Amino acid sequence: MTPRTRRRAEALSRDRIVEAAVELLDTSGEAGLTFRTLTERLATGAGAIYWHVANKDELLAAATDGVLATALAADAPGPPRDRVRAVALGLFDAIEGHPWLATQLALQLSRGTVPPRIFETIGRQVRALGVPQGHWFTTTSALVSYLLGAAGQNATNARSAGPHTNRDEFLDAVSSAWEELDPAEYPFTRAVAAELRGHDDREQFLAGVDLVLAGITAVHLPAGPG
Amino acid sequence: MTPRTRRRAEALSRDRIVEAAVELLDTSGEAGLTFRTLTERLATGAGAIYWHVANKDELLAAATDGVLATALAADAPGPPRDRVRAVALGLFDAIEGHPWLATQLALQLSRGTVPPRIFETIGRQVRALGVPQGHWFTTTSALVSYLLGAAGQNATNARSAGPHTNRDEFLDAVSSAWEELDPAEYPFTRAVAAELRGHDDREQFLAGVDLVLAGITAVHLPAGPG
DNA sequence: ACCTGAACACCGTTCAAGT
DNA sequence: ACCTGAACACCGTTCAAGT
Repeated sequence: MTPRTRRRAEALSRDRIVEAAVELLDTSGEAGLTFRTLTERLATGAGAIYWHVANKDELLAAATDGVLATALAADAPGPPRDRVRAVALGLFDAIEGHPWLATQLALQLSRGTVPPRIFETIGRQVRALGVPQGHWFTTTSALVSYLLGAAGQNATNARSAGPHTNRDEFLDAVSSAWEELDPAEYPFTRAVAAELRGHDDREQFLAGVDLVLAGITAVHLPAGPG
Repeated sequence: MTPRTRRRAEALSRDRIVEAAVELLDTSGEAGLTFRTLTERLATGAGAIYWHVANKDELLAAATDGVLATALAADAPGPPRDRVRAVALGLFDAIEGHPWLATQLALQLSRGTVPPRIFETIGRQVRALGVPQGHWFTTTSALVSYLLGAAGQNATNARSAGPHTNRDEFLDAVSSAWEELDPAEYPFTRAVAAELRGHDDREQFLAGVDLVLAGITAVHLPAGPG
């Protein structure tokens, strides 16, 4: 009943810690999340955080999983291919809103850990497509690999983009840089530099999804569309 | 002419710094490379290293590029599909020999930077396959996204594997963990857990490459095999 | 059981000073 | 031009002490 700040009144909990971590990551980037800033934000000591969370890696994993959970929750009905595209776009948008997510997903991938939520969500659609059970694992892995790899590549987007984006300037710069590469070493990259200008990341991302889906159809569904 | 240690006799150079960084990463992992250990190894001060290299990020990028250069150098002749597979295996083996490479590639990806060597090498094969020029960029990006995503996933391998690997134990453990997941939340992952036991990462990696190649063929080469 | 906050053992990076 | 190495401003994590 004594007047206090609202912040101090809420009890410390794992959820509240993860929530605060996500806010800090969103607001000030990966460098903005330290035990110092988190401690300050939650008005506690470092030890209090370590009581609820093993270490920073676990905290980052929890933050990633939390954001992913809400991003993948919108599981619209429809044919499997459309649902795969929906997951892909969910991922794309989540990274746009939380640029640090790309790095985190990449780091988890490079440790051999695919976020289970993504694997499960995609896997169900692979099954629904009619891929034979013996190829479920391989097929799902391939699709997830593409999704996470491509999602990572689109992270720059999210970082360089303000509300209405100066994305075009960025693409111009990359394009120009590519055009100045050594013709002897990078002929292909130079040839493709012009294509880069004004392309739509979202479209390209989906085009890649469709490419992998077409491959799955060709290799595992010879009878026709599932 | 005065007797000295061999190490001290060589002049410090960017190349020698990068070489030492790669050695440290190989020997003691990502945590093993610090400016302290590097300084000790090269018998200099920190400032000397900063004279040749802007910062740690640049050093890691240079180490990545160096290892990649030798890994992609074995550019065997043959039909484009085989050469794509060769690049894929080159990447796979490089990560096996340098586990830190997976993390580094993933980090670069999540910053929107595809290592130019990989993009160029794959792009040439995409062109050779007969993909129409308007789709070169998108197609190459998709293939590279898969390669780097999947390569990342296979990093655990390299880390947990001794000379003859206790890989099977590791797969057993993951498989068992998956089988204990909540059936309501992870039915697919549970169903696929058994498939995991005893599977071959290398084979799976290549199967994914073939999946994407099949997709490229289906979408962009309707006339037949390039 | 949960929280405090000072202390510890590190980091990457800088910079005045040397040669 | 290149190198030295102490100093700076940070980290993540621990832990004795409190409630």
